[in-house]
Amino acid sequence: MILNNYNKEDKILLAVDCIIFGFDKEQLKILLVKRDFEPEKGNWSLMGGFLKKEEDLDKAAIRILNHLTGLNNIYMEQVYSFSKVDRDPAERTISVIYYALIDIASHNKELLKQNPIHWFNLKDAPKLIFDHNRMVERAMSRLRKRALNKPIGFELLPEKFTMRQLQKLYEAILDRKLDKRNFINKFNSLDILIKLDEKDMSSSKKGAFLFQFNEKKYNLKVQEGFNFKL
Amino acid sequence: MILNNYNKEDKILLAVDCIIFGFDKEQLKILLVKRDFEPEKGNWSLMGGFLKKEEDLDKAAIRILNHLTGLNNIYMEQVYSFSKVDRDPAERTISVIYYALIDIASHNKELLKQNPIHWFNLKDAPKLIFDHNRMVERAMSRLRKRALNKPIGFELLPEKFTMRQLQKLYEAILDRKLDKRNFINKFNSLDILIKLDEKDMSSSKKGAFLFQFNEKKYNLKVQEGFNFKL
DNA sequence: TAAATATGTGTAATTTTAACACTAATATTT
DNA sequence: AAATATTAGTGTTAAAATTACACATATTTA
Repeated sequence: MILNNYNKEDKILLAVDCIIFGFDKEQLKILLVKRDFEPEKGNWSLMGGFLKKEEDLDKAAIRILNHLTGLNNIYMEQVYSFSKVDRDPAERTISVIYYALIDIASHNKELLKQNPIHWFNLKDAPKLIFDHNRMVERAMSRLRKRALNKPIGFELLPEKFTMRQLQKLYEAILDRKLDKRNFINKFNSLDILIKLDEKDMSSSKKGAFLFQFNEKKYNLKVQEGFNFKL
Repeated sequence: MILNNYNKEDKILLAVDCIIFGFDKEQLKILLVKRDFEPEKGNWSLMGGFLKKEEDLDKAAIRILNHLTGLNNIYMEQVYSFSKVDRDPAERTISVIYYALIDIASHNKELLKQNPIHWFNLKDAPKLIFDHNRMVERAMSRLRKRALNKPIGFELLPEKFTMRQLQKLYEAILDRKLDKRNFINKFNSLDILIKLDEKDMSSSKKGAFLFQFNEKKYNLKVQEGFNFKL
C-alpha cells in the first residue's frame, strides 16, 4: 500500500549546509565561504556539501565542517530541511541544515589557514546565495531557543570566562540587554559555575574573576531532573 | 571548492513519514498503518511515502497524508530527519518526519473508509518498524513544546469545545494533571477564547458552556508582540 | 593624588505561579 | 417529591520568580 516499490521512486541529491556561529568577546559571528563555481560563483554562501551513501547526516555535517575549517569536536545540531523545488537552480537538491557553535579565539589558528572563508558579524552579513539567508534565520531562532533552555557557554566561550563575557554572549544571542545583577544572581542560583581564583586583567584595571562551567555537576543535576532555564 | 560537481554525488531515496496525532475526548492517539509488503510486512508503521522530484517536503507530507486518509487541510509541521545508514534494511533511505494534528471526531467518517489503519492510544501503541518508535518520541516532544508556546486547540479539538475538554487535551499532551481553576484563570487571562451561549450537555447534567478560539484576535495579538505561554 | 574605568554586590516591589474547597445546576433514583 | 449523584463553575492567599534599581571597590594612568 505505501512504499510499495522502492525502485520506482525518485532519488535526489541531499546537501548539508552548516551555519557556523562564533563568538568573539562582543559579537555573534557567522562563518561564510566565497563560492568558487557556478551558479552564483563569487557570492557568499554557507558551507555545504553532499551527503554520501555510506554516512548519516550527523557524520556528513561533521565531515563538511572539518573539511572546510579543519575543526574537530564541534557541537552541531540538526535544524531543518529546505526543499523548495527550485531552491538550487543547478539541480533539484534538498538541504538539511546544521548549526555549529565555536569559540573563535581558541580556534582561530586552524581557521586562518583556510582561504576564502570569512567571519562576518551576524548583523552585517552579506546577502547569501539561494535560500541561505533564510537558513541562517532559522538556525538563529533555534540557537535562541537553545540558549534559554541549555547552558551555552560550553561551546561558544573559552574554557575560562568572566561573568561579563557570559552576559555579553547571552545578550548577543538574545539580542537584548540584560541586567548585570539579575544575570549574575540568576546564574549563581543555577549553581553550575566554578569561580576560579584567577582574574582576567584584559578588560579592566580591577580585573574580573574567571569562571568555568562545572559540566560534571550540570550533568548530574540534569539527571536528577534539573532544568536549565535562563 | 565545495559543491564542485553535482554529477559525482550520490543520490538517495527520501521518505516522508507522518506522525498523526489525534485527540478524542480523553486520550491522545496516533494513527498507524499495517505494512503490507516486505520488509516487515504485517507490522505496524507510520504512514510514509517517498518525495517526488517535482514537489517539496511540505507538499509530499500533505500528499501522503491525503492519499492514506483522505484528509485535507490538516496542520502539519516538519520535525526532524532520520538518516542512520541501515535504518531501512531494504535500501538506504533518509526519512523526514512530519507530525499532523487531527480532531478525530470531526474526521472519523473520512478515516473509517480506509482499511488497514488504526488509532492507537499513544500510551499503548505497538512496537513499530525500523526507527519509527523513536520518530514518535521526537514528534511527541516537539508537540509538547508547541503546546506550551502556541494555542493548540485549533487543530486538535472540534470548533466548539468545553473548558474541560481543552484541559484534558493539555493534560494528555503534557502528560500531567493540571489544576482546573488555575487552567481556566490562565486561559481567561490570555483572552483568546470566545464564550458561547451554547452548552454541551453530553458530559454532565448541568451542561458545560462551549468556547471557540478567537483566531482573529489571537493573530492580531501575536502581531502586536503577544506571546502565548501556558 | 585625582580621575577614569570596569567590577561586584543586595533589597524591595511586582508579577506570576501554585495550592486549595465549596456552591450550582440538573438528571436520576428512591 | 425529596434525596442523591455528577460535573460545572468560581476567588483568594501564600510562595516563588522576576524585575528594577545605585553605589562602593580596586587599580591604572594622567
